[in-house]
Amino acid sequence: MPTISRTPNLELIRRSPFFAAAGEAAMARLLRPSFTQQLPRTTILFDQNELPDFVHLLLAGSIGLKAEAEAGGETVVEIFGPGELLLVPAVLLGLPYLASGVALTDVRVLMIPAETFREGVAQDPALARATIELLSRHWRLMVDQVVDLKLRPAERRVARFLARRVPEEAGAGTAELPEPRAALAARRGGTPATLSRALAALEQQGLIRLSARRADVVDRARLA
Amino acid sequence: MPTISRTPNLELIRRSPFFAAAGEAAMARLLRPSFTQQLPRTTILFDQNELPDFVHLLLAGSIGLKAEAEAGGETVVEIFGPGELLLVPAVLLGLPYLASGVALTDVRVLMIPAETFREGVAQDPALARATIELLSRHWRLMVDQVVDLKLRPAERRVARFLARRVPEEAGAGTAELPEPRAALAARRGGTPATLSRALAALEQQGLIRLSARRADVVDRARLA
DNA sequence: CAGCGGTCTTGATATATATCAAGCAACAAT
DNA sequence: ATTGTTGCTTGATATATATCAAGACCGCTG
Repeated sequence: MPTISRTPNLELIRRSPFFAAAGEAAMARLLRPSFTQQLPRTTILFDQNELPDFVHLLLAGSIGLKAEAEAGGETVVEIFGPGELLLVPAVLLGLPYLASGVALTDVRVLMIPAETFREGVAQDPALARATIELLSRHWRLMVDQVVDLKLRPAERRVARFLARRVPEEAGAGTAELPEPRAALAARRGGTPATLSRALAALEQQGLIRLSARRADVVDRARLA
Repeated sequence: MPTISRTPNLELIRRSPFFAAAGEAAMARLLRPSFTQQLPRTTILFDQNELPDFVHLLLAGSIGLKAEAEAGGETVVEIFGPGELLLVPAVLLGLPYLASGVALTDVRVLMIPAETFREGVAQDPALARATIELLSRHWRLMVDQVVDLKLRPAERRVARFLARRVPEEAGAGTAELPEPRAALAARRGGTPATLSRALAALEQQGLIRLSARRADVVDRARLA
């Protein structure tokens, strides 16, 4: 069922933030033992509490980090889009994953063996530098989320999310929303019901126009 | 008023997670242009939205990352204790701080010039490796916090916090609480009122014994 | 195209925690 | 030791959002 290919999508990989920073030689080093997979939505790429075998470079689609707590609840800690590498901290610290990686859409991923990645980072300064940049960026995204959760009401959180999802730097644009509403809501610290209400409120205010899997944004700056 | 000393506390520094990982030579490299400061509680070490001049190694006391949102609220994103290095992501990415660093108690910090740190990390593999470990660890702490905020009720959050604050691995122990209650509460995503209530509830259940600046924990495992 | 199953939306109600206010406790200054 | 200030605690009330339930919508399959 999953499609396995040894012909990686070179341009996509080259343009990912990680490999753009690491450079061609470092990229070639990691690609040699790696392979690409096409996986359907809901696939679990890695399990919370398990030890990592691979680092995954997301080439297309969305992956959610789903975490469970001991009392049985489940949430989405982060949603990664194309070009993102995950989950570097668990691989490099040799610790279990803190969350499962779940495909929120059909996804294409490059699977880099964990040991290859660890050796590469330890031996190649370009890979070390790219890893430091990636980890720094990801930490700052988490900080931003914590501030969001603690200080902003649900509607403001949703508005900011849409602003960031619009590819255009300014003015009107379109935020594609291919992920399940439940995942989008959980990432924002809420429920699907609250997400629906927030989206409806923003539409009522004339800031967006909603359809099933997208939101047309009238002016990005007014949502930020 | 602040005490500046060029005689660093070598053993404290050596035993910090970062320098324990980086080793003696790397440590010597960073220490050469650095200096130590003793600062009173409420001192602002660095400002949200400013660019970094230093990396701070906390030698004693607590520092809170305080963030403000545009609508005027303020919260505490993280509290760092002795041995922690901050704020590496802003320094290495050359970006403004996402939060201010505020002394929650009197603190002693080692100030490492940002440029020295950047050069060190770029040129010394031991420093790069230590940085990667630190960033990975800090990211996982943020993930843990997001899960806490999203899945656990306030009392559970406080209980887990106390369990982690107890230095003893198991059994009875004491959690010192020198920081202002408002900061402790904000880090946990709540208000001082809710923190008080949670602490009182845990005491009522016989899990802790409270005094002004400490909580005696009966059995750490029952709080975790 | 029709039917089915899963997801999403919406109205009503419940709830965990914030807010408000006042008193108490701790700390600093004299 | 006393006084004043700041921080903390506690009771009452308010509120943002969760929960529950039912209908609408969307996507997939035959």
